[in-house]
Amino acid sequence: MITSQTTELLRQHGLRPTRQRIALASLLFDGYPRHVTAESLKEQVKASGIKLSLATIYNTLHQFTAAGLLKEIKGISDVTWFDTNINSHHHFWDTTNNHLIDIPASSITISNLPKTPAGKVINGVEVIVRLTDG
Amino acid sequence: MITSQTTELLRQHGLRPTRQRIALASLLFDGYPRHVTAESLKEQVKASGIKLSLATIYNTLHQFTAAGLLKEIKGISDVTWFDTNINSHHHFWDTTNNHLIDIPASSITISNLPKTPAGKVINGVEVIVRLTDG
DNA sequence: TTATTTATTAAAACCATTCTAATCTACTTG
DNA sequence: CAAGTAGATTAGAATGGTTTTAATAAATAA
Repeated sequence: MITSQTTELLRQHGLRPTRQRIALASLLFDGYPRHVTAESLKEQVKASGIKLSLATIYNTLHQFTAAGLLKEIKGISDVTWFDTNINSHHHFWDTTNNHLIDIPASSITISNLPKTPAGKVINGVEVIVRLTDG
Repeated sequence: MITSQTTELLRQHGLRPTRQRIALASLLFDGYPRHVTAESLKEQVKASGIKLSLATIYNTLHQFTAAGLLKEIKGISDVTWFDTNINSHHHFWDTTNNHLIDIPASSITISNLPKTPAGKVINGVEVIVRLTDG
């Protein structure tokens, strides 16, 4: 993704287009689905010769999530993942390689749930299918 | 649960019936389903006048899990939960009160999953239904 | 440009959990 | 029962992912 498009994307989401955000958005939003952690993204950033702090990576991942550009996934391998696929969907978790694979929301049916407690409302459903070798 | 029964339960699972394990098992395995964290269990222990270290609570929760007496649940509120319901099932997570409610496994149907990658096998499915007020 | 707001950063703090290594307890064997 | 030993408990230190701090820098507004 070229810089001018990335700049525009950031502005559309109310984020100042700083050098760091442009670099991260360029890596993340290239049209392919990506699952990253703060650490994995730090590696990619380093590999592409850009220098920016881990704190900025955390800040930016959270800002992108708040802006609706990323989805946060917890409960996988003790670290927080961020997913460029912001549609409702689920995940295979390959526990051997610590790698995620998307599962479309349509693959999972919730049939006869117990009634939700009074005054409560369903806010989201997260399904993780663990995979091991064998 | 009386001490002699708890002692027997521990022995049956290959665990030495120490004072600490008997105390924790008595609290946990009274026939009612329980969802605890290390901290919440520490509070219960304290409230019942027993004194034992947090390290022992962690050790014991993991030993009970390895012995098949508890199930470990991750991905809920940044801490690890332990569930006395060891059958396959899922959870409502009330994010306001940080409280769990069981959902029977039969309430959720997995219909047309993408094919699992070659050489991999499904090891477990974890579903968390987030609840908020409103 | 100058002022103002917002972002970045290195380093320290945080916090759930695990580790260490010293002490203690349950069980085994004589 | 006594003594030995394998296993358990503990306080406190360490770990590791993440957040905070507070000082500097960059983006925008006037």
